[in-house]
Amino acid sequence: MFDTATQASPCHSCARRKTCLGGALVENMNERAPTVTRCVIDKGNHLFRSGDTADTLYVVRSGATKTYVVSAEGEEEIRGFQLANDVAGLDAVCSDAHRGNAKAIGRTWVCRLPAAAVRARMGESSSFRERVLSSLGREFERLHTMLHRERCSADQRVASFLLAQLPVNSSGATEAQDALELPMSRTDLARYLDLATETVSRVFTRLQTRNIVRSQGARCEIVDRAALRALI
Amino acid sequence: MFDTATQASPCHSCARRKTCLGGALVENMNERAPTVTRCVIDKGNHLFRSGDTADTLYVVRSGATKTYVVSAEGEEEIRGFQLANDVAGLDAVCSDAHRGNAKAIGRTWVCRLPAAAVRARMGESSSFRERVLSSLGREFERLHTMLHRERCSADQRVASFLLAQLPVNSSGATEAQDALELPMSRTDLARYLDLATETVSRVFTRLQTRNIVRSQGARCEIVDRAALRALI
DNA sequence: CGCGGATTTGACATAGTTCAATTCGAGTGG
DNA sequence: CCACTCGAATTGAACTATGTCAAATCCGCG
Repeated sequence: MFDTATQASPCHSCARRKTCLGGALVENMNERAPTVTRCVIDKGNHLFRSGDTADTLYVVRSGATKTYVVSAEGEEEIRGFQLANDVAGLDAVCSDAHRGNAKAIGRTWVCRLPAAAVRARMGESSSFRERVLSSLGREFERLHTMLHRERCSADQRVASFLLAQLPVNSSGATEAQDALELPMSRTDLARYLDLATETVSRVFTRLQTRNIVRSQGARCEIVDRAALRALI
Repeated sequence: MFDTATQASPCHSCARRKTCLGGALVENMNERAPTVTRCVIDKGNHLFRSGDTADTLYVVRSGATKTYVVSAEGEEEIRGFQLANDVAGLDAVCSDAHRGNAKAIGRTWVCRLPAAAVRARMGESSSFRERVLSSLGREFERLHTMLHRERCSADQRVASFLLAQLPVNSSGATEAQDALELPMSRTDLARYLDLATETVSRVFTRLQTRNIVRSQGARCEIVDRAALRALI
């Protein structure tokens, strides 16, 4: 009783359709819904490369991706990580070609949304238009946060990053201990924060010594959230 | 024969209506065109402040503005300069409240566009929608450029900034000498590039010594564009 | 002409990089 | 189950670009 020929998109029967951009895209469009497809990207494979026609948006279902550009010196400058429910290549809504590369950090399931359908739907549904604009707004906010972060000390950059990984909690006062699974390598984290890997490493040991975090490989436990906030 | 009661907006009779966002907004909307107003902002006065309801976009006609946030230490972190034809507060399209402050650097003429009208028009006219999306795309591009710039040396940051100020010339090969009028103070430039004022000053003298630029106060002449590009 | 802020120059301090060496840890094969 | 391997992560030591502080100079404006 699901996904017949009359329902091209897996979004209609997806558990996340209420919160996902794909769900918003196909809402009230049963018959003429655009074709959303799911696929798996193996570790290290690209979703898109710089210069590719920006015809597709990728919503991460599970796993993680990174977007990056390659600098003149051949170094990867990481511009963002996309975890579950994040969108890779959101700039496809705003331009014809992708301005960077997107690569799977581990084995990653994504949903592919046609950018043209997203743009067209913005003209039809004001609620969908607001939805996309607010996603763009959050992306602006993220870039501004990055800009601010790169004007801080190494400790502050890592602290700010860790806090940004924490699930949002507006009341904030809880200070509960919290475990994080960081999907990216220290090297990638360093390339994201614009620090040397060695520096990131030193910051983590420093934070561990001061009993602010307990870090072991990908697993990172925030012991003292308040102290982390106080660093910034 | 201009600006009667039936033409609320000065855009209809504006010489720049073909290229300005305001012109695009009122196009084919003679009777029910949204109310665009012009006004002058004196040096140092704010267009909007962080937290203000994002109900207005400002197109700069003449003069210049800066957008900035105030850091925890009370320092101005400058996020962008808006010169003629640039938009200050473009994020008003994407969110309810402004995420930063905007202030006139000198006496500045601006046109105020109602953000609600811009959002609404995006639903009515696909060409206007594409126009706004491409403006948002250029803003993304600018932020990515800033992000890259802040990962460079002081010399490279200044070089990259100066090249970005140069009028775009896709053929690029001309290497013609070019004069720039920088509307912002060295201090503001330093706050934009995330450098100490002293460092910016030293970079300018260094570039002058190497006969790459001739700088005198606000006036800055690019003598050797190729050398500037080679720095990056 | 003289004032006050902006800019430039100089001397020194330091956070973070770089290079080099060591340790860790996830796979792999015996 | 343990030894082995290779890349990733950590630690250490020395270097450097840029910041900071202080002083001198410039410049626009009354």
